[in-house]
Amino acid sequence: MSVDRDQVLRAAAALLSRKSTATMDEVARAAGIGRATLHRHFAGREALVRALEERGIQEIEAALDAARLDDGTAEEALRRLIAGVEPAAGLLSFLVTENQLFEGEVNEGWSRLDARVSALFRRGQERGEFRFDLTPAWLTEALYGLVGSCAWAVQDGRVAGKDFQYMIVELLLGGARRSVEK
Amino acid sequence: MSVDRDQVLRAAAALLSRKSTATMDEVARAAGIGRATLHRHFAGREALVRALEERGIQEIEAALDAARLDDGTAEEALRRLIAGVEPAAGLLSFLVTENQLFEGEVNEGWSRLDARVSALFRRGQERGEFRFDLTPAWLTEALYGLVGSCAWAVQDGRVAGKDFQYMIVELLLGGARRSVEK
Amino acid sequence: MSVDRDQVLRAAAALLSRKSTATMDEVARAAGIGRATLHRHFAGREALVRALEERGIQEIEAALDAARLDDGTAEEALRRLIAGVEPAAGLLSFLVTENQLFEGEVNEGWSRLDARVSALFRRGQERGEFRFDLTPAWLTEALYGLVGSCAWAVQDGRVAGKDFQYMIVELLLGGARRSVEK
Amino acid sequence: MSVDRDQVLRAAAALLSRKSTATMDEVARAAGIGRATLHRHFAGREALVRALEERGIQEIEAALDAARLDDGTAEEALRRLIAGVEPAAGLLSFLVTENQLFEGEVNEGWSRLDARVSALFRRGQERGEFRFDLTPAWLTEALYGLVGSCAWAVQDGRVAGKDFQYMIVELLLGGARRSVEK
DNA sequence: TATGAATGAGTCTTCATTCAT
DNA sequence: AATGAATGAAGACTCATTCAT
Repeated sequence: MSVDRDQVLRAAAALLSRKSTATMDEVARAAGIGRATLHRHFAGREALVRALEERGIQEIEAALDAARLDDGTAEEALRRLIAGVEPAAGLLSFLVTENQLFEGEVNEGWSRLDARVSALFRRGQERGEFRFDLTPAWLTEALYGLVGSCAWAVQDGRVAGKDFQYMIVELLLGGARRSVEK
Repeated sequence: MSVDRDQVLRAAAALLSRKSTATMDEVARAAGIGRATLHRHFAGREALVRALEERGIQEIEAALDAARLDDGTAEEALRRLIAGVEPAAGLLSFLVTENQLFEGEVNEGWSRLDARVSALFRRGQERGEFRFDLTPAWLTEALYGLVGSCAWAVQDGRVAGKDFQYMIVELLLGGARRSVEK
Repeated sequence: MSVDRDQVLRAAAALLSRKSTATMDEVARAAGIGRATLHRHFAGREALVRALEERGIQEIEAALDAARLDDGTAEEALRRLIAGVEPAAGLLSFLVTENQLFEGEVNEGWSRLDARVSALFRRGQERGEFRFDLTPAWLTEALYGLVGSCAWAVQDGRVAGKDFQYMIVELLLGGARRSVEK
Repeated sequence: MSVDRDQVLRAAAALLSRKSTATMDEVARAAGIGRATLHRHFAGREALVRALEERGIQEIEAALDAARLDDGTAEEALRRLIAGVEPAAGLLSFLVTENQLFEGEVNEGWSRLDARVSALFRRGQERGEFRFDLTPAWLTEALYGLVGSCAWAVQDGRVAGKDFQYMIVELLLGGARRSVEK
């Protein structure tokens, strides 16, 4: 019976998002296959992580596509983006941490993502929606940080999961400072 | 020549903040001492991390004290807080990630920190400075996420270090959405 | 090629009986397998010793069964017992020494063995074969001591191996004092 | 304040008799001195054990002297011997086990002891007190085995300490087989 | 002389990876 | 193609021993 590579990746993503130190054995067991089979599909641990990265990036890119970042106001686009990214929050958090460890060069996919998200913020600036002093690059990093950190907080039950999107969107859009018009 | 425990902790913090997977050997070498000596000072890897945690918490608490969170507006206090926390940003990031791994109970020091930071946001709400829909607990987590993520981004040279404080403060205070009065 | 757990135990028993301080590496090499494989079969050094204990106890119990301790005179039974126990003398010696080190609770198998050997001595007393002033418990300990000590002496070539059984049996049965009727 | 070498040896003997795996640190602490001081007095662990051996042998030789092995019947001499050896039983047991580990040549003192004890048994044979088929060398080994094993059994509370001498003497002299004249 | 501090050598143990079926 | 078994490389940890005061 042929093992579904995608199914394995899903299981690995689910496990590693929760426990980033899980061993290859644990991943294999979680995927319902043997250790050696896992290695047949992914040349090694790093290869597995790279595959997860690839997959994660694709997933996020799909979310970017679905969010139609160029449509309507930047605010609306940002709301759609965060809503679409939420399901991948745990994986994203894992990958960002993991990337921090890799000494080698970084998957170029990230640059592509960064560019698109940055472009959204830039569009917002150009439209007069967003401030100019907070650079798009900064905001992009901030978005990653917020998504990752909050994913963990939700996982550990320190904050309610249902507020995940709302919180991040509102913080990014409106900040903690009460704006005058509200 | 007697090894200064604090000096070892400083070296360990510096190294682990940069490379969280550093070996005990590497930590020892970074501290300029032998492997065994490191073990004489800290019973094991976990003990070392716990000590770093203790130290990190104390450092941050000192920053909280120095920031006089109860003085003046909440905004001013938040600015002072973030300025004071900056030097510990890398360590904080490491510890948060590490904490994610610990299955056992969490150092109660974190609760104390959380409580004080949350109190600041709450004070801001009560003073009418901050919105009510973003809960203090959420904002505290967000603060951690922003500090940690941006520390990494600065470390990797993706964003300029000099903007660290400004960025976080402004995002938290004003958000990306341009407020009307600006 | 699948490693036979029992074969590993045999090799370990042979080695440790001779050199109780043998390394896990040495045990592995003696068994013709790699370090890690040894750990796959036995969770750790203590686990290995425990397994040897289990095996040793079983072996000795089998010897007790084969000796039919309840048949014939106690003397005959004791002769059969010692003959049957001889092959395990080295292992027994190792285990007794090792047990001396364990702080934790002792394998209950030993109590079972003690009980059966003691019962033999008691039966001898009841039959009028053995003196009453030497308690069965003492005699059991003495038996262990004699078997272990003599196993070492034989191993080191201080005494001739062929006399092993004879010596112990005669000492236990007749003692050093010449009895009148001889 | 000058450290009393003999006092250190006494403490080491007491500790190691009880826990043969005690570390040099533990020995030092038990002797009330620092680690380094212990090394100043004994070049290394082996040297310490050798010194204990020396001391133990001397102690036992003194017991042999005090027992006046050549006086009276061999039986009387044996009784005196065992009574005199009892205090050193634990140490003797430790040393015998330790000797089993040493690969190098054995302290010649043991040969001297063996010779004297063997001589006693031989004298008993020549006097017609002891059987001829149990060789003096065997009996000497047996004596060690009994003393050591029973010392442990007493230490662990498996047998009553007060019967120690009586048991060994009676077993060696009379054996478990009821002699006719009793 | 006595000592706490420092350390290298050695052991156990884990884990990613390869091999034989 | 899939797998359990086997394994070497690598890391944590201990302990006898040396060093500086």
